[in-house]
Amino acid sequence: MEFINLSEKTQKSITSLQDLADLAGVSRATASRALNDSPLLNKKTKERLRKLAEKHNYSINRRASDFRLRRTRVISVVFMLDLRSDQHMSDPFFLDMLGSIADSLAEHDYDLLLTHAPMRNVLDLKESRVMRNSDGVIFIGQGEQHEKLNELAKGKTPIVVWGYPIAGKNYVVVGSENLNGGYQSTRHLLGLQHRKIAFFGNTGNPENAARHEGYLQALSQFEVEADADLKVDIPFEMKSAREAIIKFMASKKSFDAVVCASDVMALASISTFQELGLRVPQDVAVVGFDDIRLAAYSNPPLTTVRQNIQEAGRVLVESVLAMIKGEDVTDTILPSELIVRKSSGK
Amino acid sequence: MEFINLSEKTQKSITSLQDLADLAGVSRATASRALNDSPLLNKKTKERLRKLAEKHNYSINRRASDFRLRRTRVISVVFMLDLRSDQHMSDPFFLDMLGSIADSLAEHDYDLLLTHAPMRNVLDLKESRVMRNSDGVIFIGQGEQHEKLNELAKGKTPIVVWGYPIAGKNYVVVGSENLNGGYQSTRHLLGLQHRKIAFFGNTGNPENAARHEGYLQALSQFEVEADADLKVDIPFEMKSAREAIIKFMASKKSFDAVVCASDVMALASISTFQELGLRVPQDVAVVGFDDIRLAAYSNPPLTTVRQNIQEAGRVLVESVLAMIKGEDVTDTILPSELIVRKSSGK
DNA sequence: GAATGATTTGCAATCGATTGCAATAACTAC
DNA sequence: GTAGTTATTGCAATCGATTGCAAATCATTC
Repeated sequence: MEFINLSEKTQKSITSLQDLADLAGVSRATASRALNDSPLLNKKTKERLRKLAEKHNYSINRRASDFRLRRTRVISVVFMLDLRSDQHMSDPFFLDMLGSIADSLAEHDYDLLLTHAPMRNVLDLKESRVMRNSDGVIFIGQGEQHEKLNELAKGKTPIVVWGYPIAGKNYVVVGSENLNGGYQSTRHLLGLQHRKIAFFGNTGNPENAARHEGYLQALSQFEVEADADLKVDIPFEMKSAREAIIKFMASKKSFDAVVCASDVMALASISTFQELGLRVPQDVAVVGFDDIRLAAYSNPPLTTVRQNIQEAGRVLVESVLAMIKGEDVTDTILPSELIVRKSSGK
Repeated sequence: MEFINLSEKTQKSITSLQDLADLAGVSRATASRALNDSPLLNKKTKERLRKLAEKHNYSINRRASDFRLRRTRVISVVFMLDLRSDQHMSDPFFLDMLGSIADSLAEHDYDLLLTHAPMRNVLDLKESRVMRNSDGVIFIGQGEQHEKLNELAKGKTPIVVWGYPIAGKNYVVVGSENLNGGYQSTRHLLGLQHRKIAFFGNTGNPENAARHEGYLQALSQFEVEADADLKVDIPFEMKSAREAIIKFMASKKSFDAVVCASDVMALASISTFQELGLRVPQDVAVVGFDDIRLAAYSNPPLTTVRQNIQEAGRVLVESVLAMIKGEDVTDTILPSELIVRKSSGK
């Protein structure tokens, strides 16, 4: 009989706390406390159970535990895409951001639930999986839905938004120095003696609006009057962007430089300018925003404003997690930095 | 007393099946069957309970249900990044792929767990969250870890890989016509009278090896002898790619065209060539692979091989889900298409 | 009206953990 | 040795669903 018991023991794999407890001759409760490092438990017992668990390659079933504790250890990430222009998630900036968030979440042993369907109304999320099956939500961008985000943030699920801190908001914001970024890039162009500087971007979006504000401040500092015709609403999606740029060019409005709201937009602009026979930077200088990896390898290499994406992801994650713990969390504004390359230089 | 009951009724929100059952005056079991459309149940009862649930905005707690049924309704997506070259997930191709997979999974009501830490050894995943807490895994790329993937695929968790079907594999593969893609692009260059065509890419990776094979077939068809010196191992990451290209150029090996294993690599090549004073396509024609969105907007616009990413995501997802259901799943090879643009033309 | 069979519904165990409270064991001091 | 503490451990309820089996209801037929 003995050998049968033995073989059974070695064969049966440890799949639950009960198995482990049986094997160790203790109760399930004790096993649970051991693996959770409860201070109630005797150190020796703890150690013994831990070793046993390790030996049998057992670890607590995360889902059962989460279920019991009524938490999910999941954070949803929602990309707020621009609807009008059918903006696609393929903007490399988004992927870098996502990667950075994924890294930080993994460090904290949280899972990431990805949602990227463009939404006409974020309030539709209210009773959705996104809100119900995650402990917190990170929105990438505010789009033009600030009010609705504000409403959504009234719920119990913590919400952190990558974007611009609008007065009166009741969600937590993490963002770059958008205003300063717009200011720096414009100032840089002004320093190069450009005076007819256009702004490409949709200012319905608070981040872009701030960048535009920085652009205006720089102009005013150099006593250049802002020309409303040089503020052009360019969609995010490249094909539509190209069309919008061609339309703008058809207006024959004269300009010698462009501040773009994103690198992808800047690259689309450069490509379109070149197609139309303009040289960059000789005829038009261009600066972007984001410093996506490709920016350094475009032709010409793109002058742009670098956002600290690694840090952004870290702070976004730490902010939601802190909110989940019930802590008070304040907004964070990360520094942005002008990276000068050839697209704006000599 | 009555009004108290009433107010309690309206106040208490329905959060579990028990609540709903109590409210309807049936058992929890009946409520469960109603919402799961069990054929056992009377239609009227079903309808009544469904309406009640809807009215109170209640739906079954997914996590409790999954827990009971011992499933996760989560699919892990693992990006197999090239380690040597520190390839970064920011390749837009990956993001498009991820978006497409996310869409398909959402349609099937599955969650997506993202993992993108570069792994020296995928076998490390064996006992990890990735395998334990998901019903199936999608790998993007095989890297150079075919053997290990094969080993991993012996486990119970279904695995589908985006890549190239290697003989003797025991995982399911979904991929593009890599060989044909390499063939088409090389043939195109040959048709333009190029004869000294280089191949940029790391052929340790099966997909790239297939693209290279297509390149060789085209050369041989045109009776051009393949020159081993023109097969250059370029890393994925742009900065290292640039260095490798500069090193190759320093060898003074003469060439008039390049077939690249990816668009990002092609863009880095073009940028480096231009930096070194070569004109594209006049001095060197370049073709890429993937047709990322930016390819059409580079300078010059990039000739490339388009992969059907939407379809790829759909098939990857449907393949894992079918495997989870226990069905027999075969490999899928999706068509790829040469897109001719200026970087290879006149 | 009773017997038979077909429909519906309910009981209660179960998935794998956590934890308040009670019970026991181990010390301490007198 | 006993009473009073304190340190450990176990009991059993619980989280929110699902489902095999038994019980109850209904319809049908003689």
